[in-house]
Amino acid sequence: MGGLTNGLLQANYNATSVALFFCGETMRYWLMKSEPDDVSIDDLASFPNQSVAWYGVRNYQARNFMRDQMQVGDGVLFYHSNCNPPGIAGIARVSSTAYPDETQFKKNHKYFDPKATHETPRWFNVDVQLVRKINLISLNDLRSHPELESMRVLQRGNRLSITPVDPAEWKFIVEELAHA
DNA sequence: GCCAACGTTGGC
DNA sequence: GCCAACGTTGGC
Repeated sequence: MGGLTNGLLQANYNATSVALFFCGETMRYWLMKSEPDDVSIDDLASFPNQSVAWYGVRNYQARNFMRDQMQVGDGVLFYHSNCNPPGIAGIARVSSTAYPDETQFKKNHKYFDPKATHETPRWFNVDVQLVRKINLISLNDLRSHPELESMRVLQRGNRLSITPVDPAEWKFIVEELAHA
């Protein structure tokens, strides 16, 4: 069946890949930490559109990932941090490009930044939308897989709240470890 | 609540 | 632009 069809599909796929490559729109993957006391996976599931503005990032590296690299549709590993047990609690997606984080302008808000103005905002966020909740993949689980040993979140001293995830790591986690 | 690791601030 | 002091993160 279908050497020709397969060939055409292959050609089509390659053309698409090339087009995406030259548009710089290759899909990326991210791990994003949230403290469940602040926003948990169940909170996310309860929000309108099951989506949330990822406000409160006050680290330049993490900000730059959102502002400069994230595209709608990017894959997100929703990670519960500063809790017991920590780990990946769900699969999500980037559902907006970056826009100014409103909390930076709100006096008395925890995340108010006196140096930020509407003309020159300092902090940005994207929207993140739930794809599906999964059984928690604990930090200990993640550490037990050699395939994941180079993940940023597993490195000693890691504190960055948003880190890129390798496509191979994403594939392994989503296909082998993530169960509904 | 401890504390190692790391990022930011600000005086010089 | 150095770097000590300070603040924050986040697993444990």
